[in-house]
Amino acid sequence: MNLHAIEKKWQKKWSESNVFKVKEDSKKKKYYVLEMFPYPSGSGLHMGHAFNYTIGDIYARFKRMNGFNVLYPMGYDSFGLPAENAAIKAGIHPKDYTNKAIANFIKQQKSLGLSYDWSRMISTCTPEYYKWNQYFFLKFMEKGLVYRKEASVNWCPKCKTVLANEQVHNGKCWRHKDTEVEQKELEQWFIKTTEYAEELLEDLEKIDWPERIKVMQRNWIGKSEGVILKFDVINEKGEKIDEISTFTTRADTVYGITYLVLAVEHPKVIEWTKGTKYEMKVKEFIKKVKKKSIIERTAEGKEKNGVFLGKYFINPFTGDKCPLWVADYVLYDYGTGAVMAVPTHDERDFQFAKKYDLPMKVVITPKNKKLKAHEMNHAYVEKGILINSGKFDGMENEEAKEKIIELAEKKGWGKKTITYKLKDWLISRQRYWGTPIPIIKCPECGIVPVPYKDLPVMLPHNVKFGEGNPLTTNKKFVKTKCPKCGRDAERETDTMDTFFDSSWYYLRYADNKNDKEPFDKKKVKYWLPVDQYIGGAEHACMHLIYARFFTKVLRDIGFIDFDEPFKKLFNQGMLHGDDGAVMSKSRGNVVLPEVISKKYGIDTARFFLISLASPDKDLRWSDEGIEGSYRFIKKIMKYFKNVKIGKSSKKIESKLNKTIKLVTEYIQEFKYNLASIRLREFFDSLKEEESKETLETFLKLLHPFCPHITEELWEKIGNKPFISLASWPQYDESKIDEKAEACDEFIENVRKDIHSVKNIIKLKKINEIKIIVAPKWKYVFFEKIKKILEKTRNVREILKELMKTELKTHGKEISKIVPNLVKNNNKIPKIILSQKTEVQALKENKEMLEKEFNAKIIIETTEESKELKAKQSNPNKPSIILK
RNA sequence: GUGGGGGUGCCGGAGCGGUCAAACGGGCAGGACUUAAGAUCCUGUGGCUUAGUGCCUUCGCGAGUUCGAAUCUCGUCCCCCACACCA
Repeated sequence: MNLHAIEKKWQKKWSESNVFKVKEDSKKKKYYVLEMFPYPSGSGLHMGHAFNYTIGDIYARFKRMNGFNVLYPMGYDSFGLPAENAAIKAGIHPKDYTNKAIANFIKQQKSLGLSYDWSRMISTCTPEYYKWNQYFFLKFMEKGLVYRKEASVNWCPKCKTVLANEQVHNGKCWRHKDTEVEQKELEQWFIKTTEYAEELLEDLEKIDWPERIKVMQRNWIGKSEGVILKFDVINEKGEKIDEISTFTTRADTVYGITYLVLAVEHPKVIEWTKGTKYEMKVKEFIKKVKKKSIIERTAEGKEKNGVFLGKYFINPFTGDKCPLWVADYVLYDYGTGAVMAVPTHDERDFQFAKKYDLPMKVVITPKNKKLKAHEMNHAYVEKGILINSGKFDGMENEEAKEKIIELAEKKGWGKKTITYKLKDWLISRQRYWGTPIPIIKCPECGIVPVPYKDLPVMLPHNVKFGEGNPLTTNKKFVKTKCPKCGRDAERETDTMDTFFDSSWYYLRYADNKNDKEPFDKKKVKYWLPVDQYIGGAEHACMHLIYARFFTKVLRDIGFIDFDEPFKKLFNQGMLHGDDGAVMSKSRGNVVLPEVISKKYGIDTARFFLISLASPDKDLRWSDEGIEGSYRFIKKIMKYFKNVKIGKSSKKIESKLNKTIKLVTEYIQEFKYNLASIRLREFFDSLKEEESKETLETFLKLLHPFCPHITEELWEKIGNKPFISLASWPQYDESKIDEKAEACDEFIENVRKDIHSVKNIIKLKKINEIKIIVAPKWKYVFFEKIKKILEKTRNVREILKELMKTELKTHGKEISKIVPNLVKNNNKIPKIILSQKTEVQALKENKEMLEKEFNAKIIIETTEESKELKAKQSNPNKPSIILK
């Protein structure tokens, strides 16, 4: 039977027998393995996807065999722009496009042999799912976490919709790397993710995630502790006309403030200049700045521009009067949108001050040097001692910072504050293929939430694609009655960001068919949280933040009782094509699993993918490389065809137990590549006759990687299906016999030596092989060393110990060997066999060697070193003479 | 610029203080089998040597710690990835 047929056979059997279907079982420990669910793209999946899912499948199978009740589901993130765009292009309705794509995905995934519980499948574009998006939206609203606000928002001209901050990468749309995001003033729906900023940050400590993802999230949340300072704004005559606040983390530099800058978006900029001679210039400046793209405006190191506002403020610490400016380097949506400037101790302020010739005042200086403002080329940002700072002079700046904040708070000039870079989540989208936001706009009552009983708000099928938001083109959808007053009203036509869908899907798997509630709390309590999550790093600051946020909110409104959705996270590497670039349809370097499966079998492909490299690293597909795995699989098939079931040797038992130990550890730690090597090694040592147990264990160890052929062979050696449900082998430490393995290694060395001797003297045919095992005393010597080695591996100590022993009789030899030992200390073997053991091992393997070399073997032992032609210094090797 | 990860033989990639001239795979070379090819199996694959011992040079480059470094420390160069005027 060919490999392809075997795959089909077992995939069918698994499916028919519902092997991977699970339900809650309080007697069994659960384990939840989850891969980030895919967006079902029309182009189907390639080997890169196969690699992802294989990583999870191996883990799920491993845990299942280890007795866990394993939840391993699959679903589809099926709302989203690509479907809508593809639909527009090809003239198909997004729904049809998506459903077709999903059907194709399922077919492909099944043929990879993935052990999903398909009965739990979900698709986010179905009303059965998105109903609960709407439900949660309303719950969030009740909790006060949803609001509508006009704001400057990110707009992608290609997507024709607004985007959340997380979806803007380097000023460009996350879907269109070539499209600059524009800023538009629009009224939009937001979710208060910022309310959970602190917890999102703190709880990173609780979870077992790759450090780099945690770092990325920490940076994204961007906590900084500082103080908000309030300044009196005065006009040219010195009369107080207003106040302005700034945020700073460097309260220690307040005596060095020489001016203050506002962001161009700051409303005070217009307010203060209105009707003054500065108005024109300021307006012109704002216009010019707003024209620029985000990148142009915010890239670090860009030249800074600004305009004087004609107003001043008083620095309460010094009483100084300083000018107010507007500048393009100040971010409106961070802190207060205004910055106190200390040119001598902030590089940006320094550059700005130099350019516009603003005053500078040094307030911190290194201990051994006096800084002078006019001599500086850069701002001084290191630690130092305060000067020119009134009563704080001479204080270390870190200490001064605390004291100054105290003073500011006491005097009412400022307040200790924490700010975050994290912004609220903008969730409304002006596109069709998403969850309708369940809101009705009534001219009388205003914004009215759709009552729970009216959910779901169905996404209408008939809309016109093209200009603007397609939902507005369906009058039947838009026109409705106000649930409060019953008058004519209109529906919200914005849909939700699809990241809303993916923020809770992992909960729905626990109870995917529930139509009364989003999920049964008891079921979720049993299965959740996810024990092992698997996915790429690209979601570090998007999905992985939203999902964590969602979890915390659901906990607070009483749906769940845990804090973090994903206890452990594994980031797999990216699969690259033969050309070295990331495998993708657009690159044209994709390898299709079905093609490989036909030629080599999918087990071969799976084994190849995981043996290439550690799965957390990027790897490169190679058409040649897979041949090696193919050979291995074929060898296994052939071996099982011919193997005699009988008894296994002690040596094999030892190896087997060691292999169990190692492979188990390797899989546990996602070191699949090392597991594959160990399996190969072990397989190579199998003999023509082995015990059933040995063979079974080997198949079990191989099963997570190659599920199909192992099922087949499992059956072939007389077992009932399914190996998928068999229990993982346990190793017996006492059966691991290092000595037996050392013997094996010894024989292997002898074999290699015979080969090299044969090569060197270029003997084609050998009649006789004489193996002379070294003199006895050396073994005595090594026995001693061995004893010492048990105590220490430190060479110096070994030597010390050796001096104490009574090896005087062999003083000469020792004097030769010991320096050698010291020089090549790496040559100290871990296990030293005795002469007797070696001879015994040789005798046992005599027949095998004779057969291989087709020669007679003579084994000799000797007490005399002379006979060995003197030079030999490594007594751990026998001498070999060929005839 | 900041943070994270890397640089290993012809190639992919293990190893992360001693059994390291470096796992495992690929490639290449030689041999066995075969009429031949393929498949399969065996051997070799840094250099010099050579009755197997041994010696030299190698894990980006330079220095150091150690009896001993691919592995630890410092410096340096290069590559990748993320963040990017966050006050």
